[in-house]
Amino acid sequence: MSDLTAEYELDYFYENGFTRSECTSCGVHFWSRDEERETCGEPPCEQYDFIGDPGFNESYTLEEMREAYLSFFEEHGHERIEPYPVAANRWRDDVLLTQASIYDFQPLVTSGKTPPPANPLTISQPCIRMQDIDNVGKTGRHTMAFEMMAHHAFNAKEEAGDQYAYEGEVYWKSETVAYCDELFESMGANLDEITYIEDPWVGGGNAGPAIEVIYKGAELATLVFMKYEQDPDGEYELKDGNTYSEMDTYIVDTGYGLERWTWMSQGTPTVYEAIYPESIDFLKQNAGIDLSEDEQALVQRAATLAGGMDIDEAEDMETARGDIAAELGVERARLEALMEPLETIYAIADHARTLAYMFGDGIVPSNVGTGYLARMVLRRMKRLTDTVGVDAPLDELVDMQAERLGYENRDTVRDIVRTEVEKYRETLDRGSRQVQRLAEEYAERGEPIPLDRVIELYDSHGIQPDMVEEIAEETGADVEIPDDFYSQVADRHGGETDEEDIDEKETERVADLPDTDKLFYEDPERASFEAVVLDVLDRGEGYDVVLDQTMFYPEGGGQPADTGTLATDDTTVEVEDVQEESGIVLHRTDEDPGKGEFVRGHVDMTRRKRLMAHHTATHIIGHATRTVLGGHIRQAGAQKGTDSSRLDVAHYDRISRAEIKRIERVANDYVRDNIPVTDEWIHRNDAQSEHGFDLFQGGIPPGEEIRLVHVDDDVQACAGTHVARTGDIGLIKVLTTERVQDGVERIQFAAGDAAVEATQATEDALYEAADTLDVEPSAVPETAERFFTEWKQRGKQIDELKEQLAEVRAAGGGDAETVEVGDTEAVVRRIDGDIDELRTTANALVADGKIAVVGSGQESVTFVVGIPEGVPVNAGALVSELAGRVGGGGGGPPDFAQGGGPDVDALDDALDAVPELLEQQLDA
RNA sequence: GGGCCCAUAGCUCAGUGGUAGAGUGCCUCCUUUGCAAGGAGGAUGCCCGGGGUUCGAAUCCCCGUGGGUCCA
Repeated sequence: MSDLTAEYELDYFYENGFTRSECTSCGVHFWSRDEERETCGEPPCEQYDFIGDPGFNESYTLEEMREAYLSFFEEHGHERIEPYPVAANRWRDDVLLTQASIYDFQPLVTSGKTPPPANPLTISQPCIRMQDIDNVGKTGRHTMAFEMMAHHAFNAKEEAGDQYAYEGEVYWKSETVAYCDELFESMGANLDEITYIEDPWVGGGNAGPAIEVIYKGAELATLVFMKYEQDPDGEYELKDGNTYSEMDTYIVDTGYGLERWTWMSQGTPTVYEAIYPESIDFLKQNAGIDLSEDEQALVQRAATLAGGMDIDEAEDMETARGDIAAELGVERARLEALMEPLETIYAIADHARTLAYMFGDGIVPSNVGTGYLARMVLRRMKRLTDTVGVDAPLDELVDMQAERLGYENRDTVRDIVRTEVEKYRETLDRGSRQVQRLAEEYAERGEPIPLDRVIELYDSHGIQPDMVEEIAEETGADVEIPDDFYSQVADRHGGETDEEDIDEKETERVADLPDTDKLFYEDPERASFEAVVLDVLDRGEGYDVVLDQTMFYPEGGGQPADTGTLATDDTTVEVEDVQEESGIVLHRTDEDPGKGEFVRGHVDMTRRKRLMAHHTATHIIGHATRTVLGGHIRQAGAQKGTDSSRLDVAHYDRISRAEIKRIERVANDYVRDNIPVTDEWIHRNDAQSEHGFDLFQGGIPPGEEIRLVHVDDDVQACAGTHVARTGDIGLIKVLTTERVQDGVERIQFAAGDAAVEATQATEDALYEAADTLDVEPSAVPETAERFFTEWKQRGKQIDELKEQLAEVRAAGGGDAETVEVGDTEAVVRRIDGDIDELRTTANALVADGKIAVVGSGQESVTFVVGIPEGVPVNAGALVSELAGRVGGGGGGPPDFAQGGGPDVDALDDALDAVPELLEQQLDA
C-alpha cells in the first residue's frame, strides 16, 4: 500500500516552523507549530476544550459565521456561489442527498467536462447525512443537517493543454493550508493549538491526500486534495484496497463545518445551543424541562466529555454513558435521567432542520428515494416529540427552521408536514389495532407472540417492535424482541438483486465520423432535406445510416424518433428508427442506400407534428400543474407519444378531479393565448444561475452549452422539437391520472388531433351507454343509478320468491318421491334450479323434519342433502357417494352437504339409488 | 427500482373450498327518562374488477385497480 507521506511535505509547513509528530494516543501523524505536542487533539485522544471557553475572539450566530467565512474567501479572490439543493438527485443520478459541497461539481466539473461556475469559488452548501442519525443529540456535535462551508479550486495539468474545461493551476496544497491558518488567525484563534492531521481521503471513485484540521478538541475543517481516480491498472494502492492513478485534473476540495465554527465561537455545551438557541429554548419549555443550577453545571461538564458518545466508535451507549458518569462522580442513572430528555430535544431540533431543508428544496414524501428518507426523518421526529412530551405540531417546528433558512415555500412545507403526520397517525392507528388483536389472540392462548409475526408487523405494516412490546404488556401477552431484530428483517429481504446494466454501446467506427448537423432545430416544420451518406453500418436486422446532416429527430428526452424515407435516384429506403450516439445520428433503415450517395430525406410530418404538439403540451401541463398544485411540482418522468403522452410529477397527495379540471383550464389558457415557443443555446452556468435547478425537469444534459425552451415563463433544458406557438397545439385534454408510486402522480393527456380523438372516444362510450339505456346522454348517470338500485331490489325479490317456492315444494306435491327411512320421512327430488333454489328447498324440508335429497341437472349436476337434527345420516358421506356417480365430488358438514358432477345423464339413476343408500347408512 | 401485506355491512374487522358473520352505528317498537342507558325486533353486502381451477370460489391461481409498509 502506497502511503502518501511525501504529499504532506508542504513548503508552507517548513516555512512556518511546523513539526511533524506522531500521536502518542492513536498513532496518526500530524503537523503543528507546537513541537512539544504529543496528541493529535481529536476526541477520543483529547476532550472538548472550548465548552464555556470559546476558541475565538467573538461570538457568532450561524448567519454571522456563514457571512464571515464567505466574505473572507471573497476578499481572497474567490467568487461566492449560491448553494445547490440538498436533493442531489436533481442534478446527478448516483446519489440521493447532497453530502458535501463537492457533490455540486461531480461528476461533470471534477472530470473536466464542464467548467465550474467560478474558479476559485466559495460556497456554504447545505448537506444531509442520514448515517449520523443515531449520533444526533448524543455527542453534542453531530447533526444530520449541516452546512459545509468550502472553497474549491479546479486545476488541470499544464501538459493537458485545453482538452479540459479549465486550464492550468489556480492554487494547490500550501495555499490551501495558508488560507486555513489565515482564517483561524482572523477569528483570533491561537495558531499554536491547531493540529493538521494527515488523513488520506478516498471516496466516490476519487482519492487524494487530505488534512484534518483540529482545534481545541474539535475537527473544524477537512482539506482534501483530490488527484487520483480509481483505475485497475493504477500504480497507487490506497486504504480501501483499490488501485488508483493520477488524473490530469487536480482539485482543492475543502470542508469547514458551519455549525462547528459557530459552536467554537460561542462555547455552548452543545452545538445545538449555538446554532438554533431559540428552537432549543422553545422545545425545553414546551417539554417542561427546567434545570437547577447544579444540574446545569453537571450538564456542562458532561458536555465536554460527550465526544465519547459516538455510536460508531463507542462499544455501546450505556457503557459510554457509564464512563462519563464515573468521570463526573455521579450515578449513571442520574446522568441518564438528566441527559436523555435534553438529547431528545437536540435531536428534534436537528430533525426539524433536516426536514426544512428537504421539503424546502422540494422533496416530496414517498416510498422511494429521497421521499422515503424524508418520511423516515419525519416519523422519527414524531416519535421523539411524543417520547419527551413536546406537544407542538410538527409543521410548526419545521416551519421555525424553514423561516430561519429563508425558504419562500413555507406554506407548502407546512402542508406537506401536516399531510404526512396525518398519514403516520393513520398508520399507527391501523397498526395498534392489529397489534391489539394479535396480542389478545396470543394472550388467550397463553403463548408468546411469535417473532415472525412481529417481523411481519414491522416489514409490512411499519409497526415498531417497541410498540408491540408495549401493547403486549398491557394485554398480558408475552413477546421477546431480539437485539438483532433489524438484521433479521434485513434477512427477509435477502437476495437483493443488483441487476447489472451491461450496456455495451457500439461506438467502434462511429467514433471517427463527424457529429451530425441537426437541421430540425432551425426549422422544425420542414419535412425535406438533402444530405450525403457518410457511412452505412450493417446491423443484421437493418442498416444504420450516418448522414452529414439530418432533419430526423433521434429518440431522446422522452420524445420518440421520427420516421420517414431516404431517397437516392435509384432507390427509396424506409427510416424506421433514429438514435443518437455521442453526437452522431444513426438512421435505422430497411435497405442500404449506399455509402457516398447523395440522398433526399423526407420526414413523416404527420407523426412529427403530433409529437411536437405533445412535447410542447408536456411543458404546458407541467407548468399548469405547478400553478395549480404548488411550486414543489417537479417532473418525475415523461413519455411523449402520437396519441397521448404522460407526465409523472412529484406530489404529496392524490390529484382530485377538481384539480385536474383546473390544470386543464390553465393549460388551455396557454394554448388560447398563442404564446411563442422560443429556444436558445446558452452556457450551462448562465442557465443555472438565471433559472435554477427547475431547468432540469427532464434530466441533466451534458456539455457546456445547453438548449433552453421557453414557453411563457416556463423554462426547461430540453433537446426536443416544439411547435412554434402554443396555439398550434389546438387543444389539450387530460385523460386520466394514476398514482404510480406514493408521492408520484401520473397525468395522461392528449394534444391537438389526438385530444379531439380522445374526446370523441369518450363521447362514443357515453352515447353507446345512453343508447342502451335509451335515454339522453346527460341522463346516463341518473338512469344508471336507478337501474342499479332496481337491479339490487330485484335480486332481493328473487331471493324471497325462491324461498316461497321452496316452502311450497317442501309442503308436498309435484313429482316428489317420498320414502320412509327408519322413523323419518325422506324426500328425494329432482329440481332443475340453481344452487340457491336447491338449498332453500332442502332447508324448508329439513325444517319440516324431513331428510332432503335434491338434485339439479342443467349444465351439470348439483346435489344438496339436508338432514334434520338427530337423524343418524351423514349428509357429507351421502353427497360424496351421489356425486361420485355423476363423475364429480362433494362434501360438507354432516347435516348439510353439497356436491355435483358433470354427468347429467346419470342424475336420475343416482337419485333412484338414494333410498337404498339411506338404508345402508342407517344399518351401518 | 425490488420485497412483503391488505381490500367482506356506514365504520372496525372475523370468516383458508361447502347456507356470508360479529361488534359498533342505523331504523322500528318497548322500558326508563334530566341525560346516559336497558330490552325486543329489523334492514344491512356486485365479499374491489376481470380471467382461470373446481360439481362448487369471499376463500386457491393469474392479471388488473386501489391502499399500506419495509429496503436500496
